[in-house]
Amino acid sequence: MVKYKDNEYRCSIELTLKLIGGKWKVLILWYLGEKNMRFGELKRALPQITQKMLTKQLRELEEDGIVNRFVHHQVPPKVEYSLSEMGKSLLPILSTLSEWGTFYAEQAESNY
Amino acid sequence: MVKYKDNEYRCSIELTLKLIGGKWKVLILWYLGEKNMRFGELKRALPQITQKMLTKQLRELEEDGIVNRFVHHQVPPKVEYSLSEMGKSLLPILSTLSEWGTFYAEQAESNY
DNA sequence: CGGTATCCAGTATGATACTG
DNA sequence: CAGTATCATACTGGATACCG
Repeated sequence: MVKYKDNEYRCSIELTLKLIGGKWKVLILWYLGEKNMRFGELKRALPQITQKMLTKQLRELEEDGIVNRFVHHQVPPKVEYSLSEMGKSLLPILSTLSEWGTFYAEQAESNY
Repeated sequence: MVKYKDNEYRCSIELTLKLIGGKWKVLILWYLGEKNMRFGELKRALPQITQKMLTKQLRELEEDGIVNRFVHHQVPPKVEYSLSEMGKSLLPILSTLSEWGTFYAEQAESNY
């Protein structure tokens, strides 16, 4: 049993999935793993995402301590996002999940 | 880009999360990783789950080739669930996700 | 025992318009 | 540029009752 922010998870895997399970989160983390990016840059990298969702997912990741948000106080505004140390520690896991998914998709295909 | 069952995933991580992301799936896989279990056994192991959800999650896992379902044709009915080879290949990944979640929860706690 | 069928609530996601 | 606000929709999960 794991507690985090008023929620109780029956195992810590569920906590992990909650943290990275948003529809766009792994993509955002993947991009930020390569380099720090501005809001508009991420928006262009994810053409299908709406502004609302990009904002929401980034806020949640920030709130959970996985990404850092740095506001340059200037006009026009400039906001830069980067992975925190905790976020960086996720990258090998994302690789593993990616490899398994690729393997799975190949197997599934060969069964048709 | 990965295709699976009429859905397109922008990366294979999303496919992986889709397959194991159901509310009860990791718990089910965790139990089945220890031993094969009958429907009622799983139901008792997961006291909070409803019959509908247990059935639904098991059907999806079966449909995705992650668990096997074996019906003993007898009265009363007996249905046994087990991990497929594909399901077994998930276990190390679940361990990794669990370890990261535990680590995360400890860190988060110490930041209060 | 191991399910189905119905109905429903809550959350997650999306479209669109507006703003400091 | 980097957001908010509002409204609409889709999806997930749950309560309950019934069935071979």
